[in-house]
Amino acid sequence: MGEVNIKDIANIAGVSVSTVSRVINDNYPVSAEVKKRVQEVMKKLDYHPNAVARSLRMNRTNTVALIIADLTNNFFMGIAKGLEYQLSEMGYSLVIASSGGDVEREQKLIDMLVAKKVDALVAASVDSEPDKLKGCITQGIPVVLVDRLLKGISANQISWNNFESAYKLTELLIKNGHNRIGIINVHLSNSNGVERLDGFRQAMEDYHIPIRKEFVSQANFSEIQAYDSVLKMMRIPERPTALFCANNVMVEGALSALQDLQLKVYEDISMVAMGNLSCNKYIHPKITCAVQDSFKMGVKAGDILKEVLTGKQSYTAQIRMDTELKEYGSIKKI
Amino acid sequence: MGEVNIKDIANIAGVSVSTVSRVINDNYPVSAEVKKRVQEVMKKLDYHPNAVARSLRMNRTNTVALIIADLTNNFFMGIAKGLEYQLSEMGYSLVIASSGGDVEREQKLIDMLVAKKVDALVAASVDSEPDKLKGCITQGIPVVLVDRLLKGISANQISWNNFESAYKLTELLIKNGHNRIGIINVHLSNSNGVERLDGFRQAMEDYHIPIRKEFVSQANFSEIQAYDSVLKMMRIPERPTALFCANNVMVEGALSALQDLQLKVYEDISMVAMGNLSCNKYIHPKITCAVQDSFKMGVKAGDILKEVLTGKQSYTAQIRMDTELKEYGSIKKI
DNA sequence: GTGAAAGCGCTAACAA
DNA sequence: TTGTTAGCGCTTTCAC
Repeated sequence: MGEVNIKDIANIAGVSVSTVSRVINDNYPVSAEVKKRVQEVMKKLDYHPNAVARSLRMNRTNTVALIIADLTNNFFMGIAKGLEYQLSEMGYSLVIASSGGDVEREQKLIDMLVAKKVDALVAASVDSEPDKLKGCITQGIPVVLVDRLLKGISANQISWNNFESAYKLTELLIKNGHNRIGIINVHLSNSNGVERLDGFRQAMEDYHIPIRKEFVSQANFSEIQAYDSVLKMMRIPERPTALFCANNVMVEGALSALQDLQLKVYEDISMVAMGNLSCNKYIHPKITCAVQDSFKMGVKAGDILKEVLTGKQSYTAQIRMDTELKEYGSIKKI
Repeated sequence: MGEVNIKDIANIAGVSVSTVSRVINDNYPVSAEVKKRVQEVMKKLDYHPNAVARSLRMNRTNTVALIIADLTNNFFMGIAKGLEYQLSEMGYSLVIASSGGDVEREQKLIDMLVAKKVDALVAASVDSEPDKLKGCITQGIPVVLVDRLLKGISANQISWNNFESAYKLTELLIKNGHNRIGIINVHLSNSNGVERLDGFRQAMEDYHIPIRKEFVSQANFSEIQAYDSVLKMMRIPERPTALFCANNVMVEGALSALQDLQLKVYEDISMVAMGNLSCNKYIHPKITCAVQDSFKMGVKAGDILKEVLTGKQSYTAQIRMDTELKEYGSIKKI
């Protein structure tokens, strides 16, 4: 049975439990002879310390939780992979909890994770209010926010250079002669939505191009809503000659819509996007985009956790990650 | 602080800890009046039971672990999503551990998870030996194997109808006049590889078509190896007129290779595949394939866990999941 | 270097 | 219905 515990080892090795504990943790002097004897007994009985008991005693679980909206979204899983890469190095394990984009469910998950005493929380929160996560910090659980920002919370935050990226992409379209540009944006309850729209707006303003209201959509995060937005927008007389998609999901929806409308990227409509587009592996022309390396973001979150969990952190990090502009043939000069 | 515990609640409410425990768990009679008082105190102090302490005491963590090779592979994340869907309903949470395809790392992860006392293990193991997981079962931790089978272990296993699927796909090619068919297979240490090759072989045999050794490749699971295999295979004089790719990753590699060779699917080479191909969203023609619904597999694993974790299971499930044959225009009649 | 013992927060006999 | 109490398996002071 796996029911062998520290007491059994102590009895059989003829020492006290504290000595066994010292051998396990190697944190206090133990004579070489005793150490060897204990280790042999542990091996023979295939003993493995009970991490739950240890956690209770030490008030530390060596576990970090990641909260995301969707397990099957590769953008999030990039973050997860980068984070796990770091955590496993630190001897921590990662719990991934997904909310399906539901705020209430996210809050329930956070409660559960707090009850389970995770040592830290990394969250790409779908909540627009910071209250729940603020509660975590109050309870002494460090929080790292990734991808999306939250106002009014003193947590480590890692986000993207949204304004600059959106500005550059829009500018690229403008410089190629476009002035009827549509934006397929994510919801404005999300900081990315706000900042990307701002970048878009600023570029338009700087080049003295008026923005038509019908050309600004706030699809939610769903592909289907992006699809509908594009369908609607492309049926407007004097429709856009170019589209700016605010993230990878928006691109998926847009591509479906364009296909149904029998419109070809480049020939019939120019396109730029933010995000790491998996479609670019297959389509021609590829979509010009500002690539977000979500793996790197996960790694960065891990860096912060390293400091936080070892108690070395004396500040609250506010990090903006750069995107990489990749120019392909999706913009027609007009 | 979040340091409030059951004793504090008991003191303030003027009852014993056991009464508080009874209120929390609602498993023993408590007078309505006392119950209300206790609940009010809990709410006021924002008390949340410590799940670690409870786990230690109850020898149950309400946590299930999923072991996979890669977080960014949507096939695995489909399983994860289906499983999480079920577990959250049961009040369990899911820990996802990824090995990166490294057997040694997988074993380390299992040790860690066992130490953390997860209540059950779901694994798409990359190990070809069942020993480690057998050890888990011996220690009383139920194991559900998904996707891949393991011989010599008495665990619940859920896999695919590999033989039949591979047979049908191959037959489809044959019936369209192909007899020079190449197979881009996964490694034979994996049960899927063996069974899919068997199905392929049987079909060829039944139609009296000899199999050329150079047309049978064992790329590992990596896209790059699939790429190399296809490159090599297509340079053989009298090269294959059709390819059978054993999974989605093999398809990715194959498509890259064909593109570099300037060969077009259908026109220059016919193609079939097993797996849920994300590329089919973008390419024309889509690849005819036997779709594996990994979400459903995760749900099924959850079904089994429901029985196992409530102690209702009296057998060891051996399940083969059907694939869905989707015919598209990737096969040329010759 | 080593051992005895307290206690992490909770549940579940057992007693009342 | 309610309270008392003995642990779950471990770490860590404090003695020796």
